Amino acid sequence: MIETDGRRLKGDASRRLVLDRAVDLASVEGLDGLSIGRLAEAAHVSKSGVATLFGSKERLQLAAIEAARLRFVASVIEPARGEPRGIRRIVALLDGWIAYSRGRVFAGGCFFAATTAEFDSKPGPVRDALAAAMGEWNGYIAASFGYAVAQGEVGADEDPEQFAFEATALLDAANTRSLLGGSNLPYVFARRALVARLRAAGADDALVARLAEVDDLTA
Amino acid sequence: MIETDGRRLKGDASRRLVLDRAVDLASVEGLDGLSIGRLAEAAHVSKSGVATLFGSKERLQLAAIEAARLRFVASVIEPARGEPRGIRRIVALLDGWIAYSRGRVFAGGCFFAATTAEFDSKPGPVRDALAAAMGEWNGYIAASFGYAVAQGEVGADEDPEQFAFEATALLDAANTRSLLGGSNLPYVFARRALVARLRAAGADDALVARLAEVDDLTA
DNA sequence: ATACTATACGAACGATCGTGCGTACAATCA
DNA sequence: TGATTGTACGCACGATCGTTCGTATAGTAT
Repeated sequence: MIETDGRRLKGDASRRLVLDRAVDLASVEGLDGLSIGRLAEAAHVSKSGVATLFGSKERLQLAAIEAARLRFVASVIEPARGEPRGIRRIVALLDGWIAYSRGRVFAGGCFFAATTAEFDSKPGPVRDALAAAMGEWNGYIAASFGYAVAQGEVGADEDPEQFAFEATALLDAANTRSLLGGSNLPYVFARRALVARLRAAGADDALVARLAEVDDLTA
Repeated sequence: MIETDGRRLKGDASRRLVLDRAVDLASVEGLDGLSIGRLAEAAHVSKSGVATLFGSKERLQLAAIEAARLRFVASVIEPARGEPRGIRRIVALLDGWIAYSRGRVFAGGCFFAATTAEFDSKPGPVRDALAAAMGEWNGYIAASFGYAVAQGEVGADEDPEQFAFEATALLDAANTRSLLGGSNLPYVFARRALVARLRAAGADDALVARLAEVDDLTA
């Protein structure tokens, strides 16, 4: 099911280009604050061109969420796939997420932290799409932790959903506090808490070593 | 320094009335999404009346932050003052915060969770005011935990700033996840994590009993 | 060759935004 | 009493919002 129509190929290329700017803009201004006019200016296309490519603002917002999801997967999920299932992959995911937030893969920090807080009280397709994306991420953490339980790398009484909640809570908090205060110290707090949490679960010290390496605060 | 000028008293009363609507609106729509026109309509005053009372939108936003701060203090901080410093007050604060978020003291969930995520990448007076308010809350948790350390209620090697980061991270996550998914389960996750964290710090089981009472999921 | 479709634009639409001006009224002050 | 101040309103301004229409162009399909 690959596209061969030259018109659609051109349109897809334009959409990708526009969305690349849109996700960065939305991570700062929000999905509502993202206006078609300013997006068009930033992407060097006409305002009506953006309207043609996406049809409506809501469709643009949904497309931006999908584009952000792809960027997130490429930045955090894919690299962690190199690690074997279980604790090792968990550590890679958590470490990768901190790098993703610290490195401002999106201009305004984590795209999903910014937009879920914006839409969590606004029912509709946009909120549903964000909830689905967050559920995917949370579920991936829980499933990975589930492997660690099954492989005996952590205590058998550990609840993967409980762990996923705690881990993502710490990561999200590090993201927001760092942005708000212009400091990298929150990432250190998050690392310490995650290391302690994994060790309390019974994880091997050597396996959480990557997380234990504290960030460089001067960078 | 109390006000006796009848004109200013009337103005203050009007401001309080408008701000009461403003903080609820902003907790849903955000401080930027909060428009003067719709706020005026919701508060049953004229648009230019709101403009007269606050001067500019930014001044309105700053006033809304202060009004939200007062509502938060009355809802979470003041009730906890009844408990003695240390673990007991910590438990009261955490329990009170969960009730504050669950009870939707602000229409759109925690006002500060919504607005800090909105402004964490937008430098200016509004972000500064939000950062100050969040710093106050975080600092109050840290200070309370510091008393617990000094009183020997938890391990002497515990870092109050580290604990405050973790506790607020769990609370904020419960707030956002509950709003996003329309479920109370996140509050249960947060309670479990907070109980485990306090016990790991060496807190007495009986003192964290209030937090250990799991929320009613059907409510 | 003809009809159709998808991109891309300029132009304009009605709606809403934040803000300023003029005015009216009541409270305070000289 | 007269001047000033703070609240409150109607009104209108310029700007920007999302959207629509008409048109031009290029690729596809019959």
